[in-house]
Order: sequence, then C-alpha cells, then structure tokens
Amino acid sequence: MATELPPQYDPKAAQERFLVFWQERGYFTARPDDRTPYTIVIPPPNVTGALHLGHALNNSLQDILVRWRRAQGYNALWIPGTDHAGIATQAMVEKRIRETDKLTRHDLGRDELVRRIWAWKDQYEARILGQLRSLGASCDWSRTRFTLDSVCTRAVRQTFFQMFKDGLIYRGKRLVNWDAQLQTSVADDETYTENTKGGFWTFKYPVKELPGEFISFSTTRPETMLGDTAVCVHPSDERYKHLIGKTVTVPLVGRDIPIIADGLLADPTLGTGCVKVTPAHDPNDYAAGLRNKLPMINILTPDGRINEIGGKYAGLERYKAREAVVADMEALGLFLGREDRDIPLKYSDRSKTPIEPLLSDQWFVRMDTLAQAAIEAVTNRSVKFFPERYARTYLDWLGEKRDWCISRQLWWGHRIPIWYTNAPEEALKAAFGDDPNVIWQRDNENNQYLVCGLTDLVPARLPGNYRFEQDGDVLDTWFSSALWPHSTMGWPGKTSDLDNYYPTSTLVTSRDIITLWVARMVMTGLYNVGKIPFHHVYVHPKILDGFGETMSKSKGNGLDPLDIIDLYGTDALRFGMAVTATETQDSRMPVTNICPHCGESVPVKQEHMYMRTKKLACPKCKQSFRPGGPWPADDPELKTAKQASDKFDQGRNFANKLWNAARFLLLNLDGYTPGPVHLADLPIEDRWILSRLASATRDITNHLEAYRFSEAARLLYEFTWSEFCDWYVEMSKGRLRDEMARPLAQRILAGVLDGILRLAQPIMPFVTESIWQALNEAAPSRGLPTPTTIADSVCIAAWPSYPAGFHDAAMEARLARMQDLVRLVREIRNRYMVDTKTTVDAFIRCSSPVAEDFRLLAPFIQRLGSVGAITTGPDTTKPKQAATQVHGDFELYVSLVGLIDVPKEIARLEKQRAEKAKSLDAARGKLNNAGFMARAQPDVVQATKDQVEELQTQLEVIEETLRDLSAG
RNA sequence: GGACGCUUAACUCAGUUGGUAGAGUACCUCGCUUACACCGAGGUUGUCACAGGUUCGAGUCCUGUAGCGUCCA
Repeated sequence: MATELPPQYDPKAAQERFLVFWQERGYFTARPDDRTPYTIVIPPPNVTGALHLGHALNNSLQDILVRWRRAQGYNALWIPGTDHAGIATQAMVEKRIRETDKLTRHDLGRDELVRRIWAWKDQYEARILGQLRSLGASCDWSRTRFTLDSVCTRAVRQTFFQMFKDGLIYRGKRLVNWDAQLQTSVADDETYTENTKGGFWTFKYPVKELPGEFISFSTTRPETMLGDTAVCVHPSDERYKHLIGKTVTVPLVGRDIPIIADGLLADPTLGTGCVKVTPAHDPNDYAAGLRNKLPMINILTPDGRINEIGGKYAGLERYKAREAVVADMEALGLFLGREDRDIPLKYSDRSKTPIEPLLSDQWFVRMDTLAQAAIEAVTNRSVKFFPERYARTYLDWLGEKRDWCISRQLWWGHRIPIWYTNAPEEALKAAFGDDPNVIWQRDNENNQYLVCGLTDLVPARLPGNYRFEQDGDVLDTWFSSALWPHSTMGWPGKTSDLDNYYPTSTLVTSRDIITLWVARMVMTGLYNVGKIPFHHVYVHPKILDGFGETMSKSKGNGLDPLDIIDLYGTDALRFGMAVTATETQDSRMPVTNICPHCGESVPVKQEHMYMRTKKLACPKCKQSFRPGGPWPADDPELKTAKQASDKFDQGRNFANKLWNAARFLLLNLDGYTPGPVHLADLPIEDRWILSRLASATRDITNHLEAYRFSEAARLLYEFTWSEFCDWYVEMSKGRLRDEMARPLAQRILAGVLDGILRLAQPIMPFVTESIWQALNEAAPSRGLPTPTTIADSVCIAAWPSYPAGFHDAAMEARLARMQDLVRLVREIRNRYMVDTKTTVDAFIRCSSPVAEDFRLLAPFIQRLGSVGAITTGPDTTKPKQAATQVHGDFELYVSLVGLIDVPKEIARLEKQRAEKAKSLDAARGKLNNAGFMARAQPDVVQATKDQVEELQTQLEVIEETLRDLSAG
C-alpha cells in the first residue's frame, strides 16, 4: 500500500528532511574517477553581508547546471567558498566600530582591527554558507574555500613571487584615487562621479621676467596651487606666445615655475586659455607632467591635510586650506573672481567622500603579455561567452592593457610579500643567497632593496643592524579571486583535483564583473597553470528592486532569499529564478512586506528601502513592525516583516501541482506491476503523451545546453501542467477504473511521472525528491519503454532520454484536434451556463477519417466535455436550436434545445463573421499580390491558399447558421 | 563621450531563422466533479516607445529620435 501524501506540499518538511539526507549520503562529494568531469567554481560571495536574491539567482543557475550534468553521468563538482572583499569588508567593520565604539582603526591598531574583521567574517561566512545550503546548492562542502585561507594564500604568494621574478610586478609612482577618509587608494570602479556645487576661481601669477605682466588662469581647487609646477598655454595661442619659456612665481610658496606650451592640456577656447599644472593632484596634469618632464609635488597628507610643502598652510585640512589660499591671494591682489559652478566630482563609493587624486607608491602588474594571452583565449574560441555579445566587453577592456594597480592601503587582505631593506647586497646574499624562495631587486630611487619572499621573512634572518620591514599594504582582493579556479584546487600543488577538474566547465556570473574578475581569471589561469580556467562563461541578467535599481549588499535594497524560502518554499524560489534567467532583460522584483502580526501584504514604497524606515504600521491590524531588509540583527522590540513577491506564486503553485499529480497516481497505484510497453499496442492517448514527453525531454535538454534556463523551466511547466495533468491524467481516470486497461495506464502514468521528476530535479530538487521517495515505495521498478530498478534518490537518477520512435507527429495532431473539439464544447457550455452535470449532445460535420477518429476518442470527448451522444460524419447536419463552432477540420453543433439565447448567439456569430472576413480579405490580398506570389516561399503560399479555403468554408457555415437562427 | 541592453496586456516578463501577438500574476463568470481552491472550465485586456526605411509581408532587419538601465572613459 502506497504512502498517502497530504493534499498540500509542505516545502519546509521536505527541505529539513532532504538536506540532511543528501548530506549523509554524500551525493555531492566528488572524487576523481573515469567519468568525464563537469566542474563549476562558485563566484565567491563576499563576506560583507548576507546573500540577496541576486546571489540566489546566480547560485540557483549553477546548481541547475551541476545537478543536470550529474544526472547526465558526469563527475560533477561544484566548489563553494567566500571572498574576503578587502575594502568592502574593512569599510563595513570600520563603520560599525565608529558607530558603536566611536573608535577609528588607528585607535584599535592593525592586529585588533584584523581580529575584529575575522570575527565578522566568521559570522557572515556561516550565514552565507547556510543560505547556500538552504537553497539546496549541491556543492561539495568538504572543499569550501575562503580567499584568505591558507590554501588560497599559498597560491597568492606563489603568483606574486613568480610574477615579481618574471618582472611582471613592479613598483611605481602613480596618481591614484585617494580616499582621505579611509586613507586608502581606491580603484576607478570603486568611485562614482556626481555633479556637485563648487566654485570656479580665477587668479593671476606675476611673470618674473616681465615686471607688471601677469598670466591668469582658473581652477576649481585653489589649494592645489601649492603644488603647481608649471603654467601651460596652447602653443598656437597668439596671446601667450611671447610668454612661453618665461617663468612665474607661485605667490604663496615662492616657487619659480615655467610657462610651458602643451596642446593637449591647454584649450585656447576655454576660459583664459591658460591653465595651472599640478601633476601630483590631477590626472590630466599628471599626463602633461610626464610629457613635459615636470616635477611632481605632493602637497597632501594621507588624511587630506596640507603637508610640509605647503609652508604656512601645513596641517590645514584641504578645504580650510582652500579658503585660506583664496583669502591670501585676494590680499595680494591676485584674485580676479569666482563663480558658482556644478562640478563633476569623483567620490569614493566606500566612504562617500570626495576623491583626491594623489601621487603615491603603488604596486602594479604589467598587463601587456598577460592581457594578450587572455584576449587570444577568447578570440580563438577556447573560452566562449553566453550570450556571445559579452565577449566584446571583455575584449575591449583587455585591449587597453592598462597596468593593474594591485596595492591597497588596507589592513584586511593578503599583505604584500615585499620587505624593504637598506642592507647591502652582500648581506642579502649571505642571508638569503641559498634560498630559492627569496629574491630581491634594487630600488635606486629610494636607495634600498626590495626583497620578495615566497613565505614570510623575519628580520632575524638578516644579520646586522639593517632596516628590514614589510610593505604595509595589502593586495587588491581581485588578485586572490583571480586565482580562484586553480587556487581552490590546491595549486601550486600538483593535485589530482587539478588534473581532473581543471579547466572548469562553466563560469556563471553577472555582467558587471566581466572585466574585474573574469578577465583576470583567464590571465592568471594561463600564466600559472598554462590552461584557461573555464570553457564557458554564462552571463545571467540582474535582479533589480521594484524601482529599477540593482540589488546590492552595500545599498541595502536586497531581498533575503530566506524570506522567499520561508513564504513560498525553496523549489518556488528556484523555479522563479530559472524563469527569470532570460537572455536579455534585467528583471524587476517589486516586493511587499508581510505584516508579522496579521499576515497582511503591505506594498514596499521607495522610502522603506535602504533601511531608511525603521517602523511601519500595518494598515489592517494597526500594529507596528520593522520593514524587511538586510538588518544586521533582530530588533528585540519590534518584529521584522518578511518580504514577499508574487513572482514566486507560479513556482509555489507548480510544486504543489506536481505534488498532487503524484498524489493522484499514488492513490491509484494499487496492484501496480512493472512491464515493458510496446508502442504498437498503445492507444492514441498513450502514444500522444509519450511523444510529448520525448519532445519535452529533447527540448529541455537543448535549452539547458544553450543556457536557456527560462525556456527550460517554462517548457517543463507547460508539459507537466497543461499536457500531463490537464489532459493525460484526466483521460486516464476512466481507464484506471477499468480492470483491463488499468495495468497499462498505471505503467504509463508512473513512467511519465518518473520522467517529469528527473527533468524537474535540477530546478526543483526538494519536491521531486519527496515524490521520488514515495513513488519508490509504490513503484520501485518503472520506466519507459522498459522498467528498471530505480535510484535511491532523484539526485542520482539518470537524465531521461527516449527512443526516437516515441516521436509521433500524427498522434499529436489527432489529439490536438480532439482537444480543440473539447475546448469548443466547453466554451459553449460556459457561454450558456450549462453545468457539467448536464450532458449535451454534439453534432460534428467532418470528413470520414476525422469522424472515425472522434468515434475512437468518444469516451474522452464525452468525459472531458460532458457530452452525451455524438453524431459525426460528412453528412451530419445542424440541429435546431444549436450553438455553432467552426474549426479547420470540422464544424461543431451543440444542441441546446431550450437553452439557446438566439439574439446573443447571433451577435456572437456576427462578430466572428467579421473577424473571419477580415482574415480572409488579408489572405486573399496576399494571393492577389503579384509580389507575394512571385517571391514568398512556396510553402507559405500554399499555407495561405489552404487558409483561404478554410476561411471560406468557415464563413459559409457561420452564414448558414445565422440564416438558420434568424429564421427561428 | 564610447559600448551594450531595454521600452510588448493593469503589473512582471517571453517572443528562437521576418509569415494572423503569448505566459505568470491580477481581473470577470461559472464550478467544493472521489490529485490539487497553491484547484478546474471559460472569458476580458495590446497603435508591440516614436518617426522613417528595406520587404510581397516587420514586434522581429536598417537608420534616426525620446526615455530608462548598466559598463567603460
């Protein structure tokens, strides 16, 4: 006796039960063997905060791929892990310390700050991995990595060491984006530009050689005057030609600087046509400084004050210094005016404070050869992008070959493995000469050596009283994530994982990190391992909030997948994610808050976002709650709402539908016996469902091959619900009550459901596993066309494939015609409000073969349409008081004696006649069009001819019926 | 400023090589028929952003305009 399932699917129970079940069975733990591997490394979520729906999308898709390939018989491995996200995490923790303890990182010191960040990391890593598990992610958890753990650290060290040795890493001065609040440089992509109200000052400098003569210019940052090293005019500007080569004195610091000509920097049509040049504090000036070999004078301290170069302004905060400089210039009579202006100002994304361009010592990776190799990997199609257009983003960016600044003035991250020493080379040779893991380089500019160690170097190894200190900076986070596909497999060790699972198969990611991450993984993979890191890069769309903004951890507009899991179930979440993954468009996700007191759904408004609203009153029960959001902790006073979105209704309903289809089968499986089925012996409806099953299986497989997740999910839904449940299951009901027909019907039902479960498993693992287990009790041997013994878990069940003979277009067409007929009967029934208990008689005029078919299918037509007697054949005539439906293959009359509303029916038919006439005109128009006849494809022309004929017949029937009705 | 994408039903989105516009949700009518009311049957809803062009034929291809989004400068 089969286990009876409850009438509603309970996602929570299934999730609790099967997460443990899968883990205990170790289904997702991969070991190298002789199967072909299929590998994915997770894009490691950063430990800044919990995962939001964007991550749910990213990881659902990876899991769908991994589960599907595992079912196909690949040795599937999915490596999980997290990323330390240097600046983001440090900024987050520093911010909390500022808020709670009123302390800065300098108050705490490096060790204490790092200790606190590790504590944060432990907390969020656990939360993130927990979220991934809840998603059902079939990761090999035994391989979980963290970009700052010992395995990854070893890879980082090896890479840095080798690159340094190969001359690919160098130290240089560069203008960087300086965040004076966080006291670090930030990458270009960590800044944003915003129009800001500011000033536009005009000053003049006296020309030294020509007393009484001045040269005037404008600036938005007067304080940078302290670092001017030239004044620049356009070489062809007649106004200034006589001044080129002369000298001006910067008034406030008394420095003499040249007047130079540079056509790229000065624009004679703008302002005075003359500009001051501050190479150490402006990107354009910097470039001009390099071209003209100007001195570069830094005037700022790391915290944004004027340094000792600024003389009397030293120690002043930069904006105070600006005021002082303006006032002093005015006092000297050198100030010419000021106007208000909106200035595009660069801000740090992390601290939201203005960026100061600053010249400083940084470490770089030389990009030319590395980038070239990565470019070729894509142009020669070793690495393919899906959709293909994203290859362009990648190639354009790499083509610039801009050297990569890898140092960050932070405390959280991989510390740069470079030690500075003033020791002479003999001392270095004596100390490290026999150690292949230590190399050094002369730094003439600073009269020192740069020593690079594969492992940490201690000053004690260098005898004598020399300076020996490690660089204080850390590496850009992307330096370690760039190694992820091979570092997670134990590189630089010669591991069997690398032999078996590298290169990985597919990288699944979002388009915004194609340059930051994808390109760099290809570069380091080729450099370190000599092989590309992955064959395919699948780029999925982004989930936006209800107002069109990207969800992000730092913005705080993310939707917690656990809310969705709680309200709709994991299967619903995953199904929704798959449907969302279309080829082009980003997807908006409007959400509502579910009142934790009464369950009322309260739409989220923009002012509730970003944790801006801390308290909200429920319009229904009037009680207060906190709107849903990525809050760092529970509020002891106020319950927090969960967030919901009706986008997940479909998945939840689908899981329940599947559950109930299984429930129906299990209730009807008494006496089930397995056995092979022979196509030739099967009735139409079985041939039909097998044909549809085979087609659906083939198409879903093709969609997954091409990363068309949305299409795959829709097709699965459509097949299961509309074809299997709505039609096949309904048609089987009569057969299940017929002792003779029952065994075969059971086999087909069990076999088709079995196939559906296998197809659905990658998308909806929990509901399918629940059903699988129940079905295994009742029908442990099943399958089409020949039953086999079934796997213990749907996770390890083979992906289905069916014999080519299952495809049968003729059967599909015959059944489709029957469906049309039934639908037309139902429409009449609905229109005239005839309930299903009252049968109606059907008269169908059609060709003899069609009539024969209808007679064969009569039991279904009668059951599904609540039809009584069926009269059919070429000579069938319309009875009195009947509703009419015309179809390409037949005309249907449903006798409605005493029920028909003549005027209503006439009105409807007249409307239909107009529609048909319009279509007929359009089709005839085509046939009368010489161009169409001459140039359209023959099959299209034929189809149009057929259509005209059909429409003519239909119109005749409609008109005949109208005459009839009018006659009364 | 450059690149890519988007604009289709009330909402969120599909629409593969040009050949009579679809789904989910919502809405309306009817139905507690022995799997499922998270259900069943049926129905309503569109100048496919706008303007040109190519074509026998354009939601689909080309050009331009407007708005939105993202990335790179």
